Amino acid sequence: MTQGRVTLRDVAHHVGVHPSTVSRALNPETRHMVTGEIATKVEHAAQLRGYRPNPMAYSLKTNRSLTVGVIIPDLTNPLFPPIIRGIEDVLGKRGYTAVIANTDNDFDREELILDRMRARRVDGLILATARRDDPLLAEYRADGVPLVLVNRDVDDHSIRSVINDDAEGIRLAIEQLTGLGHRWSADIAGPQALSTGFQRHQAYRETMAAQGLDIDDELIIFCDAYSVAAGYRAMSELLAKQRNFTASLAGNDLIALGCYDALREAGLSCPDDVSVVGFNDMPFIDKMAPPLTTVRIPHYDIGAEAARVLLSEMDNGEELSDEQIRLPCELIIRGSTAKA
Amino acid sequence: MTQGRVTLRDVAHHVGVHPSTVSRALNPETRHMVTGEIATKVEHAAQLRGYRPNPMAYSLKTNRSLTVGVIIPDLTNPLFPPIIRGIEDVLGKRGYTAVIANTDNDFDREELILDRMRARRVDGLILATARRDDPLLAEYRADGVPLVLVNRDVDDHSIRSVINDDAEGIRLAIEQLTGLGHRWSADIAGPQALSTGFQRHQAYRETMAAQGLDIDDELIIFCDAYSVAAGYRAMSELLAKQRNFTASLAGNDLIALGCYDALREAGLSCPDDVSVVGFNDMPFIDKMAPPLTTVRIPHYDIGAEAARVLLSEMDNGEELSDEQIRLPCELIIRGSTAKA
DNA sequence: CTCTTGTATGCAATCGATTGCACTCCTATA
DNA sequence: TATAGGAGTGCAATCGATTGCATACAAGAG
Repeated sequence: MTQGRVTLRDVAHHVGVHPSTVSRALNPETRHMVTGEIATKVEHAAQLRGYRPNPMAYSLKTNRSLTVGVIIPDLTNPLFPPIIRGIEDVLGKRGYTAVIANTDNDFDREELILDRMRARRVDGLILATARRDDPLLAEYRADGVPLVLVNRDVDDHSIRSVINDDAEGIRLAIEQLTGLGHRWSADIAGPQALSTGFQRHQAYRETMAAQGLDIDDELIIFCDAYSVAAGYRAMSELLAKQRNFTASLAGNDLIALGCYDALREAGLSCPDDVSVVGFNDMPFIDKMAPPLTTVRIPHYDIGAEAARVLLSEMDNGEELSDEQIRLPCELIIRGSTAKA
Repeated sequence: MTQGRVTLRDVAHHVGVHPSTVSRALNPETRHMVTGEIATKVEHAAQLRGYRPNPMAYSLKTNRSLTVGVIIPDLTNPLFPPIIRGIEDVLGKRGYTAVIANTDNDFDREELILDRMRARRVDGLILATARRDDPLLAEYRADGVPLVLVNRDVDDHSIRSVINDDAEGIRLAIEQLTGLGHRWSADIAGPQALSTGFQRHQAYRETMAAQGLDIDDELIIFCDAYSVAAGYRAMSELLAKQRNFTASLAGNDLIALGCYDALREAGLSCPDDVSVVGFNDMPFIDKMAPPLTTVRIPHYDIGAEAARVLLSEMDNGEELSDEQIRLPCELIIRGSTAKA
């Protein structure tokens, strides 16, 4: 049926005009250059014969691939699919296609992927892998491809980003804990090389101080990754210290799950012995044992907003504003927190 | 640095040969047509100047986009990310890029997406959305684009597919249940319009019979979707019947989670009152309350294998064999099943 | 020493769109 | 009634690769 590809020439031939006229008639931007009558004729013919513009020809000529690269650490981390959905929905409406790639938190792999994205001539990039001081950043900018960070930021704010209000989230979490009577809350913090890990930990310090609570540095453990395994190791380490604490803030939900494991292994109950608060409210975390109290971030919206920012940057030809968009969080109280 | 795009011409000019020679030297397939000395010279120059072939020009000329469409119901269903990882890894090694799209189980949306994939001129398609008798199938085949089904199959086996051995999985599950003394096992089956739902349900009937167990048709409920909500509704309906049963097979893990909810709401305990077995062993399902006993399928391998099949089909120019590849399952016993 | 055969390279057409420029009418304006 | 100006359309170059064909030269066979 649609076997023999229909080209502009074909349509032009059937209408009896020149291909360039067809091109103009079909492009909303240039449609005004063409007589209304002819324009509609062309449109009909195109419709009838099932004309579809060849994206490669278009891209070759215009040097726009209508493609955006989305680089994330790991697709199997449930945090990212909703973000990607948001990105894809917004980009898709504007005719862009998202190409997704995983770095697995691997430096070399990230470089390889960046290389591929360049080869693919993506029109823009959305990065969820930024480190606070990212050595790859220069490379990312080298081609002058519009770039937006999502979820994680860089310290110098030199790139537009869409992130959560981490500090606010932590504040809400700690306020709830202190409200429940917890005086000694541990911080099982995420990687400090990432803005999320760093910001949340800073917020922990600030909020504890603001609440007039002492900080026991022994109650602070840094995870080397956002993973269940890292959370497990961290909580095990903390427990081995035999320190007094009745609650703990986890760097994110995966770390919180690791804490669950370590607590269970130690014969301790969450929330009876130790309350745990997570971060992200990832899908299905409400079905865990116990359901995790956590800070909800607007996954989908973060993605959608990042896509919008990127689109505007692509439209306005590299508006170098280093704007940072910070979306609000919300504390979702579930079964992993209880009275001290 | 890499600002001014380097083209074949540039490289050719710098080496002092014709662009076509450069093209041949750089393409492994045609490298033998070029003198070794010149070939290495060209390669050096290409390397030095950072030449990257323009994929659009390549695609335009060869009519190959080096792109594969992957159509899934929903990226946020944790079942799919690992499958996609498998697909991407295999395709990526061969220079193909996967473009992922969600249908949200929506017919119109699927048609729209198919349309976009066509417009994008994908070289192949991997479908995880097939219905047993799929009305969109004809359309999918219309362009003669190589097509592989993953996870779900069509009844007439007219398309190559990579699926799990659902029947075997169910057999393992029921054998375990009967081993625990369960005589009355309900089947909270998945959508019968999908091969997975249908096959698993058939296997339920067959295995029960093979085990010499009676089937109470009142214990069979069909879900209209693979979702927590559908599972919840189904189990609620079943409980309302006040029938005798001590175990239940869920169409997949999401349905099983819905069963959890309904049981809890009814004041029943899993596994004390009712054992539940799921299907898929999706990520984190081992951390639910209780940890779900389920049939593990090789997510990653299914994806990887589907990609391999697709590649071979794309290489051999549409080998119309309707081969079906069935990967083995494994029963993972956890806390949601107990003695009757 | 000629003729065939083969190998390495250049030439130019091509893929399917976009777009600056030139050309033709037609209509207001002086 | 010239004429400038504008609107609508066609022409042809172009994007950056691939590839069939022509050509040039070398080597081996008779």
